[in-house]
Amino acid sequence: MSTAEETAGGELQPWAEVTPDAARRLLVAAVEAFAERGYHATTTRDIAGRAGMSPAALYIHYKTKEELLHRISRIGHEKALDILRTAGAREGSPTERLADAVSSFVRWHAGGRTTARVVQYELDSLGADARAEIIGLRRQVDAEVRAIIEDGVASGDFDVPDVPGTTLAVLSLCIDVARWFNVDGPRTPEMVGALYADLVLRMVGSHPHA
Amino acid sequence: MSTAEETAGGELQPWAEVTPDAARRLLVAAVEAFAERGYHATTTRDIAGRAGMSPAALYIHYKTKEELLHRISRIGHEKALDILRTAGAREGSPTERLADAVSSFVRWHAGGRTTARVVQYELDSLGADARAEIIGLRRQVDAEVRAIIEDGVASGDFDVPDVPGTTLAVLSLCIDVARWFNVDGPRTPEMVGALYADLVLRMVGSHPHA
DNA sequence: TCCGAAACTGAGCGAGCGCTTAGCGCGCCC
DNA sequence: GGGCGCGCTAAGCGCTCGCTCAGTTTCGGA
Repeated sequence: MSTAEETAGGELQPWAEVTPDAARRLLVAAVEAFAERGYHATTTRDIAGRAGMSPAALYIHYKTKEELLHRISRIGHEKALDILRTAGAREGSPTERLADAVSSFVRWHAGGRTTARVVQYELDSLGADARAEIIGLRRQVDAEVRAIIEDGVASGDFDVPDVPGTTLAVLSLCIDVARWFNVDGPRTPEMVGALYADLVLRMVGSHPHA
Repeated sequence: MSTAEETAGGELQPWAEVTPDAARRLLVAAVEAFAERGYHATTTRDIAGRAGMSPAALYIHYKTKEELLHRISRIGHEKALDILRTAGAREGSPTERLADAVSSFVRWHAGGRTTARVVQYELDSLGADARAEIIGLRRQVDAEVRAIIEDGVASGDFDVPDVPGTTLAVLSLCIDVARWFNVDGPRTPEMVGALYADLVLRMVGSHPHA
């Protein structure tokens, strides 16, 4: 866990690694703007304005607007991958590990909906090279979840006819939380995480023999 | 079912209701462009060019670029709602009706991925009035799925602790197909529909007493 | 045969875009 | 305390955007 600061919106700030301060403020402003309006509908003037700077200041810290998106996307994917790796590597049965992975992955998508939206839905706005790099990270995300499901099938805890398809569905379900989750809605990230962990265990036919 | 024509991309054409011919060609071109690049990154020159017309021709048939998106979104949502209503109203057990609803809804999202992408992911690009109208249609979509699940719970066929949450998750799972489905990938829309129907029946704990 | 409405084009307007450049102010080190 | 460089701003360049409009083509009906 990083040192948890909060924005006015109440979201966690995993951007402590971005320095100097002005570069981080610009990046946080860009995350908010991209999440609200989308990458293409966001102007560099808007980003700079949110960060309390002039439009030209952006180009001291970032070569282009796309570089901002690339940085956000890479850091976000690394964080998501880190969450899944932590859950996948812990002690416990496949059932416990899968429930942990899903609930923490969902909590990240719901609680950090602003970031998650940009990370999950603006992939196509990246150029070819940057997109290829991010797709590599996504493959690692997929592999992490598939490994847990395969463990469960091997141990007999899970009943899954189509492992790749079910892996895809589980990830898809979690990722789409970023699209519909509403901070002002009736559900907390923790509630959604618990609900989704239960639903996913049903999907894999979990019946732990303990 | 509409009279099924196909584009070069192999997708069904549910746009027969759009007349005259030039207006339909522009709308189909807009669907393709919006799906590829997103609404904000698509130019009116690109849409007109794909339809084989000059940029000015667009404004004879549509007042603004946004009106194009609005028309696409409304027609698409009505089609999606129609699919779910048909499945929900048919004869059969809740299990059969839910499986039918999910598999046909998923087939629509996978087979008509181009349209579904625009319909599901460009809602925020609409103005306030148009968005409110579309949100109304989405509520009807949600109600349709929830009704089937509630039937299953009432009859004892399903075991669902959180009906609204599970409804949300089922719809979310289906909708996200439009994001990841790849026409050149290993799965046909029919395969995904069958896989997802099975996964959803597991999610609701289906155990039909027949 | 001619007319008028409808469909469409070529040219271009005002606005806003991403990004650049010249120069200013201020903290830091000698 | 003086100079230097980093971080920043004001101004604006070249371009493309959504959209408009005057004019051309097309074609059914009188």
